Amino acid sequence: MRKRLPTQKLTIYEVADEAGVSIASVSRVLHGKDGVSDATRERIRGAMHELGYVPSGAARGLASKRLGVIGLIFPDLDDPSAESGHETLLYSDEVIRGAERAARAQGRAILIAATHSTSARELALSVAGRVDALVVMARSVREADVRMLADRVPTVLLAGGRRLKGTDYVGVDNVGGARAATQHLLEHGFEDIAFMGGPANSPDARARFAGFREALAAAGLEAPDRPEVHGNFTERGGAAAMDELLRLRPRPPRAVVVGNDQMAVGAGAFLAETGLSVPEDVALTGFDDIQLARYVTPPLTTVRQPMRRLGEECVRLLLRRLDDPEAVPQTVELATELVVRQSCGCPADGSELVIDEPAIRSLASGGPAVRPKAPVP
Amino acid sequence: MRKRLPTQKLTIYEVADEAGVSIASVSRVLHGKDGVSDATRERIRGAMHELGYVPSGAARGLASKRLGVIGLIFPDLDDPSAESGHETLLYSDEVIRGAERAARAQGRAILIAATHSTSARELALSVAGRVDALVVMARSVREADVRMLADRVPTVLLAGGRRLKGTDYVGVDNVGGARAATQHLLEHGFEDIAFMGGPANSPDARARFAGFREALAAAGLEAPDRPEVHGNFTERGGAAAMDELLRLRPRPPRAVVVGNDQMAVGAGAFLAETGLSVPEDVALTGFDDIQLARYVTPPLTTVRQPMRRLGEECVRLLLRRLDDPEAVPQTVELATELVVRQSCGCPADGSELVIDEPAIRSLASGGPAVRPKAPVP
DNA sequence: CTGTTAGCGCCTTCAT
DNA sequence: ATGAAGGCGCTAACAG
Repeated sequence: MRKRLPTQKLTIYEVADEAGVSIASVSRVLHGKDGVSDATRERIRGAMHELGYVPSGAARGLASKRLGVIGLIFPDLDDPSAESGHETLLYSDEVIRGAERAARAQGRAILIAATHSTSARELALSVAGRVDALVVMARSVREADVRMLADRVPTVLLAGGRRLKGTDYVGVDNVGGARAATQHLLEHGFEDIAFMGGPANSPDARARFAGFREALAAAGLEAPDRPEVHGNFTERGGAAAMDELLRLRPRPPRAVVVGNDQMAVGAGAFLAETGLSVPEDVALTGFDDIQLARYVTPPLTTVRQPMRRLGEECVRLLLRRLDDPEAVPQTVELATELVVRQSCGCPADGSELVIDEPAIRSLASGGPAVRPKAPVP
Repeated sequence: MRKRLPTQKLTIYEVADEAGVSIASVSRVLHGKDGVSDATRERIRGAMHELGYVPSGAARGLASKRLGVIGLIFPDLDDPSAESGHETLLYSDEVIRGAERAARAQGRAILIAATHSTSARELALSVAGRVDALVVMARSVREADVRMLADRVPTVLLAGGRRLKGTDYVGVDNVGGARAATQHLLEHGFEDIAFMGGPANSPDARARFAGFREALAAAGLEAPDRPEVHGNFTERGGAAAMDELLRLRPRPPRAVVVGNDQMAVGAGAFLAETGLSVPEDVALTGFDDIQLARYVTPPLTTVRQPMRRLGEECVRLLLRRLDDPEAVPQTVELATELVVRQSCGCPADGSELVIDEPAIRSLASGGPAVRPKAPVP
C-alpha cells in the first residue's frame, strides 16, 4: 500500500484519478452496479485498495438519503453512582445484541444512545438525524418526542405497551407470563401470595401485576389493587422491597411473585440473611430469565422473555418499513414461557419448561398477518 | 405542533423561512453560538420546535467534518448457533456501556458493529466512514486492516496486547492478574496447579498463561511451556476443557487457574457432575469477575478486570486525540485486582479484596504521563 | 447582529 | 460503457 504522507483528503476523486476514470465509474463499482467493463472495474478496485480508500458515510448519506444505520435509544436505568457496575440491566444488552445481529445481516450498523432523564429529548433528536430508522425502548423518550421522531424516520416502540399511530410495536406478553408464574405457585397450594412490583413508571411492570391479579381472580382468591411493595428492578431494590414486605406483614407471605429476576435475586438474598429459606418458607418467582437465574441458590423459577429476539424483531419490522414505506405499522407480541426451577418449590430433578403461549401473536393493524417465527424450543 | 402533511423535506431552509431569517442564523442557534439577538433566537427556536425540525446528521457531518459519533468494533464471539443466547460475552457489553457513557457525556453517540470472521474488513471500512474515531477490540479486525482504519481516523486498540504506531492502546495487566491468582493458590499450599488456556488466537489468554508461569517459576516450581488444555472462553468450552484435563492426567490437579470466568463456571459445573468438589478436591480461579462469579457455588475467586472503565478509557483517549490531532498516541494499562472468594479454598467469612497493582500504569510513548484516575476501591 | 456564498464527498440522472 | 453536472442539507468564512 503506497504511503500517502498527507494522510487525509482521500476522496472518490483521488481514486478516480488514480484509476484514470471519472468519479461516476468509481461510484458504480462502489455499489457493485453494472455498467462498467471488467477491465476498468479491476483497475478501480486496485486503486481503491492501493490508496486505502474509505468512502465517507456522511457524504453518501447526504446524497443517497440512506445512512445504513439504525438507531437504538434506551434508558440508562443504571445508577451511575453504583460503583459495583454490576447492577446493569442485562435486558438492554441482550436487545442490543439481537438488533445488532439482525442489522448487520442486512449490512446495517447500530447506533446506540442511552437517555439519562435530562436531555433525553435533544439526544433523541441528534440520534434521529443520523439514522434511517429508530428503535425506542420504553421509558427512554417522552411520548410527545417520540411522535416527532416517528414523524421523521420509521420508528418501532419496544415494550412499554404504548402504541402510537404510525409506529411499529414490539413487546412480550407480560400479562400471560405473570399469570403463568402465579398459577404455578397456586398449583403448589400456596394461597398467601404477594407481588413485588417494579418502578411505578414501568408499564411492563404494571402488566405483570395485572397477570398476577388475573391468576388470583381465576382461582377465586382476593387480589389487592396494587402491589404491596415496589422495587426499582435492581438487586438492591429487591432486597429493600423484601425488607419492607416483611415489615408490612405480621408473618411472611408463603410466596412472592417478583417483578423481575434481578429483584428476585436480591429478595432471595435478603430472605437468606433473615434466616428464612427459599422455597421452604417463602417461594419466589422472577421474570426475564437472565443468565443469573440458573445459578443462584436455589435456581430461580421465572418467566423467560426472548430479549435478543425482541431486538431482532424490531430491526426486522424497521427494515420492512424501510423497504416499503407504505407498509402498515404492525404490533408484534412475543410469547413468554415459564421456566420451572426450584425457587418455587419444585424438586431439583426434571427441570421442566412449560411453553406459555403457542407462538407469536402478531396483530397487523389492518394488514395481513406476518409470518411468525417458530417459538423458542 | 402544526401538522405538516407532506411529512418530509424539512430542512434548515424551511425553518429559516418560518422564522423569517437566513439559514445562517438558524445554523447559529443550532450550535448555541452567539451572534444572534435573543429575540430572533427565540423566534428560531419556536420555528424549529413548531415544525419538529430534526437536523440531518449526514449533512452536518459532511460540512463540518465532525460526525459526533465514535465507532466500536468488536468480535462476535458468540456462537450464532447457540440457542440459549446466554453464552454471550459480557465483556463486550460492559465495554460498550462504559464507552457509551463516556461518549454521551461529550455529546457523542456510539456506533457498534460486531465482526463475524468473514466480511470483517468491509464492515470495518463502512464503520470507519461513519465515525470520528474508532475503538477496535482485539480479535475483531486483522492488523493490516487496522492500519488502514487508523490511517483515516484516530483509533484505539482495546486489549490484545498488540500496539500499532499511530494508535492508542488500552488494556489490562493480564500477566499481573494471573500471577496474583496463581500466587494465591500457591499460598494455599497447592503445588499441582494446572492452567486452562483460552482460544489460541487470544493474546490476552496467552498473557495470562505467562503470568501463571511467572508465579510458578518464582515459587521454584516447574511450569509447562503451554497450557495443558484450551477452551473457547465459554461455559461449554470450560466444561469440555475440564473433561479433557481430567482424562489427560492420572489424577486431577489440586488446583486450576482458568483463563476466564465463564470457563471457570463451566469447569466447576463439570467437576460437580464428576463428583469432585470445589475447592476441596480441586480449587479454581477465574478471570474477569463477571456478575455471575459471586453467585455460583462456591463463589468464584477471580481476577477483576475493570471492563466498563476500559470502554471509558478508550473514549477518553480518543476524545483527546480528536481535540488535539498532534497528541502522541498513548498506552494505558489498567490494573486488575484479585477478588478472593471461596473457590480457591478460602473460608466464607471475610471476603477479602487484594489490590493487585497500586494504580494505572500509563506509558505515554514519548509524551508526558497522563493523569491516572483513582484505582477501583 | 445577520445574510451570502462556497463548498463538504458522493449519488444520480442525462448525455455521449 | 463512460463522463459531466446538479444537487443532498448544512457549516463556515466572508461581507454587510
